[in-house]
Amino acid sequence: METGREAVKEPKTARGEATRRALLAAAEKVIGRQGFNEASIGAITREAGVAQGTFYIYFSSKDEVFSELVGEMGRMLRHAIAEATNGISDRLAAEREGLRAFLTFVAAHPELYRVVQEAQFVDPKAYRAYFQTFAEGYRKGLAAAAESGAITPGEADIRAGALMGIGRSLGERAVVWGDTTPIDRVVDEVHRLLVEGLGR
Amino acid sequence: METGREAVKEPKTARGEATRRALLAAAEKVIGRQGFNEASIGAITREAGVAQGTFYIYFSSKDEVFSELVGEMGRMLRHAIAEATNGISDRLAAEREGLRAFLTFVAAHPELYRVVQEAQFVDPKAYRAYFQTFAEGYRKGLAAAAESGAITPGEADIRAGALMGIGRSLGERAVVWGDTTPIDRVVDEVHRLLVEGLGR
Amino acid sequence: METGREAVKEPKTARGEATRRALLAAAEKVIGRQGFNEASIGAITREAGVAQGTFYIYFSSKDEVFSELVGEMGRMLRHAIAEATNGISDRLAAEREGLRAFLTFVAAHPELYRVVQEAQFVDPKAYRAYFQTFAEGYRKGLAAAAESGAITPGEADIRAGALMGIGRSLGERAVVWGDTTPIDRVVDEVHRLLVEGLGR
Amino acid sequence: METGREAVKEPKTARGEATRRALLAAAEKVIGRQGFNEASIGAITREAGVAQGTFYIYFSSKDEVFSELVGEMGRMLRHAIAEATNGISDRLAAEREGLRAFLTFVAAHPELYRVVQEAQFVDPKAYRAYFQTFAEGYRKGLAAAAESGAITPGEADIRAGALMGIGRSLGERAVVWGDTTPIDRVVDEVHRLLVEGLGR
DNA sequence: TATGAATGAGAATTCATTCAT
DNA sequence: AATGAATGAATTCTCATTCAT
Repeated sequence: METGREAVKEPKTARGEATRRALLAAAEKVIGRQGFNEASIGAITREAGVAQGTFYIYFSSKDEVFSELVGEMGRMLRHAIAEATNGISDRLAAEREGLRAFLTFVAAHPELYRVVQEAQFVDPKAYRAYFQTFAEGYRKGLAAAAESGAITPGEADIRAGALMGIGRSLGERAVVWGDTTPIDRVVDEVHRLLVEGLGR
Repeated sequence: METGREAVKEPKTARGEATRRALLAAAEKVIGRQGFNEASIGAITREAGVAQGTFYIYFSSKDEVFSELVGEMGRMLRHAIAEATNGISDRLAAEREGLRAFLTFVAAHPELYRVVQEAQFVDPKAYRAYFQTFAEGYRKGLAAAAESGAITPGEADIRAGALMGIGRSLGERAVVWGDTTPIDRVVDEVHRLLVEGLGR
Repeated sequence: METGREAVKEPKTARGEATRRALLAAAEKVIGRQGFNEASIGAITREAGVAQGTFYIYFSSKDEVFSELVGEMGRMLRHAIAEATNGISDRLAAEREGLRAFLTFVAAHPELYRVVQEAQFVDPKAYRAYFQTFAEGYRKGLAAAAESGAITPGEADIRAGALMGIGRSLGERAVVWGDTTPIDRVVDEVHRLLVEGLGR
Repeated sequence: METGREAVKEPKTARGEATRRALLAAAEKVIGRQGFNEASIGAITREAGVAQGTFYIYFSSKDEVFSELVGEMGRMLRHAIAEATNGISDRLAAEREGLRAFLTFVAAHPELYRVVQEAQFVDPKAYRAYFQTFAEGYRKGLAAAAESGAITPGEADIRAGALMGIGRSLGERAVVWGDTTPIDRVVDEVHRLLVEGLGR
């Protein structure tokens, strides 16, 4: 996809700024609803209430809005999780609160979530960036925790992959399959699994 | 996508049978490599060595091959896992061997794996079928195990979601990110996590 | 369209003869129902219960069956009308009976009728042949009648055109628009018009 | 054909207006010449001097231009006839002038005429609308005339069908068969037929 | 005679992108 | 900054026709 670097076109006036934001919001909604390939620029500009040509004043291609959306989702999500886990020294408790924040966030932004999932296929580069930023954060936290004896020793990167998978899968249950189990119950169950495992 | 029901066109001769198989194999390869949207019918028939029109003798649309591919993947995968876990009465050991079989399978069929992942966006109906068949199997196994005291009690469907997420995420690491950690090491680490958790 | 002359392929066995007839009947039905362009060879052979390739054993092209159908319709229709008017010496009575025969025929063979109408666009040559054969017959009859004083004098070819138009239009009312006025009433009304006109 | 209702796309500038008109004119010419099925969108846009895609800015499908053409023809024709018969109180004279106007119009717009004829097969709905509007007008006029004693009593709808058939058939003679009999002669002959009939 | 698989040229339609106003 | 008309490449799908068996 080439997350090209032809400088995102920055608006210079307040009006331009507003138009750009409207376009981004419209893209999130439309792409989240119909998927990247089915979402046409026409549908996005219609949703935003501007003419087709206007789109290209602010984004140099369809791919570009998409990348931007993925990036934004990453930033917002990291922010939400950081906020939620900030100052929690108990690693497993932090893990629990991180999961809660994650599920809460995706429930609030289902479109954005869908967009990111699709990025895997549409813009692997953006997806990789998104994903690895998270994975690395996890890995470090787990490695440090193991080091300090807060959790049992083990391979941090595999564990990180496993934990992220749990989050993603449970997010999907809610957003894609429409599962309505209360977040807290889900979080508690997973927490128990992480703390004690399933064994007798 | 509408998994339409205009009856899959069954070949009536050995030659036709062979062509159909060639087409299916070509579709798997091409779609797995380029993704559904980038994969054109032309590319598929070229790969299969037949004319474009031939495609429509055996499949009524691009969507249809896709569905069929997803269904096939599901069947093969279920078969592989069943084979691997057959006769293992220890639930956690079965879990471990199931994961091993899963990862081994996706490593051997990366294209098929990619296809299924994309199904989420291209053919939600087929994906749902694929996914829920698995989820239900997991859920039952876990519920029975909890019932019998083989594992600790807990909500089986949440646990099922979590376990599937672990598998998927680790499969992705291997297939998509090119991670080369030996499967056995991955499996062992996850097994430990499942048995004892991370807590001290 | 080229009403080509590459020798209609004549069947040599009774079985072949039967197949050919089945194909012709199927073509009449299918083309009459869907129109020439929408009617595919596949639909015709399916209706006839034979394989696609079989079609080309008896007809060298899609156009050819069509021409043949038009020719057949012409022959049958002429026959029906001749039969009905045979031996009627009163020209206007003959006209009346001819119209009755025509309307009766098209009511009985709506598909064939539709086929002929479409021939205008699909196979102008065949249509011209069909049409002019009729027009010429009409013209002659009317000219002779005027000559002999059976009807008022006037331009026979224009009158022929007018009379054919009346027939066609009323046929259309019945076949295309589904009008159910009894044929006899229609015929009587037209007869009165032809005999006395509308004037006071 | 489904005279779909996705709102004809109205141009918003003079340039767009001009393009739309050019497209419509080109469609009339090309479809009139080659018939609906042989006329490709490519041929129409080539004739209009625009790119293929431009067509779909103004019409949502090939069918749609066709419908529009048929509707236009109807309006123009009704206008011409109304103009010609306006203020003529003698019904049979009005009939005569209406026929003259009709034949004059079709001689001047042979393509449009051909288009309407084909509508029967391509867009039955549009054709029905076109046809019934005319038939109804005729019927009413004839019924009123019979009522008032201006013409002999008789079934107005059958007569309407007959008169329309006469017009159509004679129009066809001119446009399709290239007959060159002067319109006035044709009109006079038909008028005589209508007034006095053919009987002695 | 019959079959049905295979062909490949076309056709309609979509849509990201450009550009003159 | 905004508009909306125009472009044209690309893509899916259809179907008459051919041919090996």
